[in-house]
Amino acid sequence: MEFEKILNISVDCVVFGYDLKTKSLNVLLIKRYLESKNEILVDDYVLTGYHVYQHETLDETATRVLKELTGLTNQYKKQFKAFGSPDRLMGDKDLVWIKNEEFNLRTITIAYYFLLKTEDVDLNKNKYRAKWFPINDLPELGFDHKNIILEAYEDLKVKCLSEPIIFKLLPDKFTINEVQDLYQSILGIDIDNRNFRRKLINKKYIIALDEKQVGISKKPSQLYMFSVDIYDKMFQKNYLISM
Amino acid sequence: MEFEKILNISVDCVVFGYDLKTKSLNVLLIKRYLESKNEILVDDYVLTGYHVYQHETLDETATRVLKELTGLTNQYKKQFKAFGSPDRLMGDKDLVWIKNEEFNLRTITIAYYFLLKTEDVDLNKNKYRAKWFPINDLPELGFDHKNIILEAYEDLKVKCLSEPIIFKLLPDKFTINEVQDLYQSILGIDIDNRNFRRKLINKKYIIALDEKQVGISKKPSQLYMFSVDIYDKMFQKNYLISM
DNA sequence: AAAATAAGCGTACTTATGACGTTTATAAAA
DNA sequence: TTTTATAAACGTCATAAGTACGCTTATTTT
Repeated sequence: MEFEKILNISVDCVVFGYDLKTKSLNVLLIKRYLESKNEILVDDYVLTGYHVYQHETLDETATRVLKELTGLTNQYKKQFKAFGSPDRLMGDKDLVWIKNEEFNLRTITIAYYFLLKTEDVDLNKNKYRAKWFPINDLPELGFDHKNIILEAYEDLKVKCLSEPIIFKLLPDKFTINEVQDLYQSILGIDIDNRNFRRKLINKKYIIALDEKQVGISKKPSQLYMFSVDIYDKMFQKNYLISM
Repeated sequence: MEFEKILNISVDCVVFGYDLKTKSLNVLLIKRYLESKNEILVDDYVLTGYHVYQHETLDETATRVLKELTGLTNQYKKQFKAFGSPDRLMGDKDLVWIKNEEFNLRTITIAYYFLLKTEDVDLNKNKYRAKWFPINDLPELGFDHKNIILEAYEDLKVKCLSEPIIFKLLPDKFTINEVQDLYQSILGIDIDNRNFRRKLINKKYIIALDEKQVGISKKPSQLYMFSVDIYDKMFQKNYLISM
């Protein structure tokens, strides 16, 4: 009983990472591939996910699934929505795929998203043939996973406006412009650098380090860090009603 | 097959209503009662909920459950979290109760909350012995429903700050002070009436009617309405980063 | 030494918020 | 009819935050 799968309940994980060089918010996807008699039956991508075990909480399932794919633990995660349409696994390719899997056709999935630093993930010798894809240039996706990703993205857009989760996607030491670029990537907007810079620098939990960027042409920029401690201490709910 | 229940997946609904007179945010609960040989085995309250049917989406289940309890359709609803701890139905009374029900011990539930006008609900001759309870004075609750309610409440607190969902809880015609009282009830804070009033009246989607309150001692107050149309038209995402 | 470029500082203007004093309309009491 | 109590409604001032720009500076490459 201990490691028995619940066949109609799964967790799927949208893993977000940010590529500093291309300034692109990316999603980590795994390959779904099936061939038979030299014919390619399925060849696309899906989210990483798995059945919930009988003895697990949903959070534990999500943590396990992330670890299985990336080796990482203790990453920021959020359960954002459950998906359970009766037809969510009913695409032609999905039906072919499910034949080979121990999968109930009527499975509901609890979707999580993770925010982590791309640099922490090593995709070499990854057994799932995992790959990063820009959120704005996703490949063909199986099941209802395109929809799940887009809903995760919407949630992220909203959440990054009111909570400092953006720093989960950046290296520990970052420049102001990197933060700005990330906001711009996520929100798809342009931000005035001078105003943004002033705003960020004035936050007490954004701490200037005694370091500058190295190995950069042009003027090297000041490095900063985000202090969770200061943030948590000074944080008081502001009940600003702005509907 | 069409109306077959999925025995390990349910939807639970936190129904919020606001009592203008007592200025209390309330939750609608149903009685859970079981006796045997003149002994009361279970006597507490639970959320309304039911299994998901094989042919239904989760949203449809929630809609069905609300209709079954209140007769109402087309109410504001939000799926806010799935609950799936292995021990969530394992209280002593829960175990007694489940014996009498067609219920899987390892059931995960997709929780929704509804916002509706208390006045729309008629509890007389309600077959579930449903009753409103102030969010701050809940009765003994079965399963993990206390926790579910509190998480719904937290979500509501956050959401009402950034979206005009508060009007779902008020009559179509309301006074400024009624809106303020509702915010105060939900958030548990005091708001300066003069500032709040100014802020609300300046919103273009808050429309002063040619009516005043009637049947009131003291100065009768101006009635207003919320215009969804204007709100939707003028609404442009404001990407105000305020972490 | 000059040019190119991204980093970074400054200033004026507008809008929003917070704190609080004052006036007004009504029903009930005198 | 007048007074009184009370909630509704309006007004003002100071401060904070946001928006829109212009300008300077440090560094590498040419």
